[in-house]
Amino acid sequence: MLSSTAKYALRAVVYLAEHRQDEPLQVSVIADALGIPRNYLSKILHELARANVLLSARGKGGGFRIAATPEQISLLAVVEVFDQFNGNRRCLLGREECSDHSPCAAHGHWKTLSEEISTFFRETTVADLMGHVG
Amino acid sequence: MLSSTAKYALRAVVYLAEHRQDEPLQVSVIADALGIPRNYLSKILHELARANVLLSARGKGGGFRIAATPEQISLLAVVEVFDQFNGNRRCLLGREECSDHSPCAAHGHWKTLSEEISTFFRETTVADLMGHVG
DNA sequence: CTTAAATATCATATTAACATGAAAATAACG
DNA sequence: CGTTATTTTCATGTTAATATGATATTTAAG
Repeated sequence: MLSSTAKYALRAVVYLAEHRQDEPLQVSVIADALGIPRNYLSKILHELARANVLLSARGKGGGFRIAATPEQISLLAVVEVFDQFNGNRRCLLGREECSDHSPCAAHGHWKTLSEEISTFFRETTVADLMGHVG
Repeated sequence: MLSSTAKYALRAVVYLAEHRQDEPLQVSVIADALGIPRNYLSKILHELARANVLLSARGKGGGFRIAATPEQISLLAVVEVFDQFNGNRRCLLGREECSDHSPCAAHGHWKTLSEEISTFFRETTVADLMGHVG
């Protein structure tokens, strides 16, 4: 369902959300706590900062913080930085012909389901994952 | 959602289902019709035959046929040959702790959704995709 | 100004998915 | 038996995701 990069990102964001927000957390701390390769996580967190999901501070005393409250950060906001969640859900097989105006028997059911998946990621927030991901 | 290998497999099985079953169809024919790399499709069809989704016949006049009626072949039967549809849907993040007995706030909703996805692949058949995949 | 602690960046390695090409095995049929 | 059409198998190539390692840049603080 999610790439391992997106899972790393989600787990790191939840981990950040579970800590006091008045001081930033360092990549090494998060990487050690979650068992994620340090430099790889570094790049991931940097991308999340560029996407305004996190705030980064360089230099001594620096690190990462979440850029909003856990309730305000949807899973989609985190995941879409890494995984394409675009319209390729139109058809299960990714084909143009199997569109809404010429649906196969499975099309309607699949469309409903894929919309539910989208809704889940759009409406579930980081706060909903807190407490059980560390 | 599906690997491109699994999509190739599904499209090929649907294509086979749409043709007369009394004579086998050759890899080249299917590959040309669907724009799938020939030798790659060859390997895919071979694996489907080993999984008893297709029947294969070597030599002159050989090729592939579906091993049951389109109504009897679930999408799961085709897809599970290539993509792992196992219990990693338990938790969105693939973690053990986030299990049923100690759920996070998102767990119940995610579980429902992932069960719906499983049901879709288990109960939708090749017959439901016919007519719009060629 | 210097040092230490941190992120940012770049180059490279590893792995798995996807793909290609060629040779071997099989089967039908004259 | 020999030819031809086919799957099967094996060896290799390509690409993207994942990961590692080294260096540059930034900042706080003494």
